[in-house]
Amino acid sequence: MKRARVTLADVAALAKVDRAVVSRVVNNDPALSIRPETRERVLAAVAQLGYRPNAAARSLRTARAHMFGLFLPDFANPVYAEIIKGAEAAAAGLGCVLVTGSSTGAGLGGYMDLLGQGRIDGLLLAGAEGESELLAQLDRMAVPWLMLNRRSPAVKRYVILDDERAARLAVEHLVGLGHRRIAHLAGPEGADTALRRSAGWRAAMRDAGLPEGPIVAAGYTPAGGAAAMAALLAAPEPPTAVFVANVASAIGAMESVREAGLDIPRDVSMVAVHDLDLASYLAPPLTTVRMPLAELGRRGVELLGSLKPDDSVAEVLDGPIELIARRSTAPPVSGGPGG
Amino acid sequence: MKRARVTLADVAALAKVDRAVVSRVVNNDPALSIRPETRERVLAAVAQLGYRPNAAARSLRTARAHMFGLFLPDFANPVYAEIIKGAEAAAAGLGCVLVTGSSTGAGLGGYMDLLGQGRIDGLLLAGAEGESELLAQLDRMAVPWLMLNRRSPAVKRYVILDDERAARLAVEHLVGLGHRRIAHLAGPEGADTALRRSAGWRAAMRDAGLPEGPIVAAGYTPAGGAAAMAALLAAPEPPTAVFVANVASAIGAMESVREAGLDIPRDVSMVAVHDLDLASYLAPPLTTVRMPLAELGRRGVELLGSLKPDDSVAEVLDGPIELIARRSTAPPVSGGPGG
DNA sequence: TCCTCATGATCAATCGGTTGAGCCTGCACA
DNA sequence: TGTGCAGGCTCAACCGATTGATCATGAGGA
Repeated sequence: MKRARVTLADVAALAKVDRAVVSRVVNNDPALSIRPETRERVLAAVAQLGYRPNAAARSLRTARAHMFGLFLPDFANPVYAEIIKGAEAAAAGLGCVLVTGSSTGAGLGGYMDLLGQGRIDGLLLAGAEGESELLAQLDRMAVPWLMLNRRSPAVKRYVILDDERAARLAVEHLVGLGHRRIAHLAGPEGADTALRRSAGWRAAMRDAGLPEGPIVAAGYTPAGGAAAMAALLAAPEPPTAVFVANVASAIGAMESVREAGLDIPRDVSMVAVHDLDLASYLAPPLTTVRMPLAELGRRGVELLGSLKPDDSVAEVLDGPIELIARRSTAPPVSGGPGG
Repeated sequence: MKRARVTLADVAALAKVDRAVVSRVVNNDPALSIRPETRERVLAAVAQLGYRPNAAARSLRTARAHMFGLFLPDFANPVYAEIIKGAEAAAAGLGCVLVTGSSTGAGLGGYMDLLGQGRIDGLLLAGAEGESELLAQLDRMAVPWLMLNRRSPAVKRYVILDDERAARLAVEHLVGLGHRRIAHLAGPEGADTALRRSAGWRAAMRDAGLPEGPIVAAGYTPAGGAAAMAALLAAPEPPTAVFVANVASAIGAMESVREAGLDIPRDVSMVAVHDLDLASYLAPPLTTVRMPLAELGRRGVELLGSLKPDDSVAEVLDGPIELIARRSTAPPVSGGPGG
């Protein structure tokens, strides 16, 4: 399928017009009017030759790459898949492509250098870690960027989900079922999302007039969840329900419950944040809080495309957050677990 | 962090040399020698101004984008996360960036058009579906491409994993444990990987002198796996072991086993292809076959970078394939399930 | 008949690097 | 003293599209 490179000049020659005309037709340039029959001739030539503009030349001239980037720490995490979906759709709506890359591994630093100047119109960063090095890199690039679902004193542009509201929803569900001893398996200490979810749990407990139950840092990993849950179950008066900061640690926590010879939800109810497909395949299917992740990606791209160079943004995404009740939550059996 | 655009000319002016010299220093051009002290001066100027070459200009002139693309159908599938990892590393080794995008959704077609000419040096396609439309698009692009782990009559360049060997390994493990009635939950009918895995199962059964057990198409989804497994268990003489084409359908299959009141591995042993993290968190942890997925991504980029325009490639990746034994497989209880 | 003006098309500079060709300079050799 | 040659730089064309400035044409008005 060898196909010679077709340029503007080829199209212009075939249509017997100047290259400028072709360019204006192709871009629907409103500044200059083109006679309809000329336009037809040009479009016919474009179609006949299969002309497609050279992106590099266009970018060079216009200083716009028509490309946004989204960097994330871990492609294996399905949370990001949702975000990517929304961001891609939004980019396509702006006539741009979204490219994703991982912000870890061989070093985001070198990777960003490769991106060079003029290759990307804006960068979305999701769940970034290794902040100082990362931010230094970003400053060296003349590229606008934005953090997704992460605040930080050093960051002036971010969009976050309402993790606090999500946490309240989870806790209110448990309270509604009759639970009073509701523990919390928190995310990594210091992680922004983790802090917000913990704050929501605390607020909801207070609002319900319940004593703040035990809170244990579990990280965002199965191993962390397993250890934290084991610790909770070993306490003299274990909780009848747990609000877990994410699904990964909930998986570990479920394992600990099983290993203790207890049953979910009979002995312990469990809710976690983010309604991943995975949640419905666990045993038992896990009750979760669904967050507007795709919306987060969409909004991120939208902002990147419209912000002025020095604008700052601090937005809490106002999307639907809902509790997806599955079989991991049920009213407490009086007497609690261990009985 | 406003920072004026720095160009070659700025660096040249500061270092008091021609732009050509700067270019040659920056690119380590071997064709022309530069005096060491001149080189020093240039590098100092580059550092002082924070110069970084404009990617668009360079691409325009050299007709190389230093960028490879990897398109995949589903970011939520952890199989691809591994492939991405390998591909990114290989690209970095070639001084290129890897960008990924999804091949489904709003339409790969429009998306590829956006990529335009000259933005990508080569494309890797993983698990592509919607073949005819896709291939038509690709033909319209003057971009070399390669399929990962998928053969097709219409495709002249691909690298595949040795799925057949993986399947044999799985079956041999079950045979080694003493199983004789080994069923197979196959992938989607017509899918290339599914066919190869089924072929491997068949060959291994034959080699072991066993009658070919029942085979049911289960797709690559939990729902498909659940349905297929339920069907198998309803048979008069159910299998004591199942080789499942992938982890997703194994998850569904496990659920069906549970719902039938049976136990894994006591009543049914189960092995699936691809050693995802997830596998070790299932209940019970799932025995899997680990395939060199990162290697596949790595090799794909490597080939893209080195192939001549009309070369074709049909390569079976020769990487390590190993069985990861977990708790979902055990010797059969004599008498089989249902007893 | 001449001038004005809108319309529709062309000209040519420009974006920022890359690279083959050509130009100095000084040294070696006859 | 003249020639040859190589090392080290500079010149300038070029990649392909965009876009402000300019030009040609014909219609409408005085």
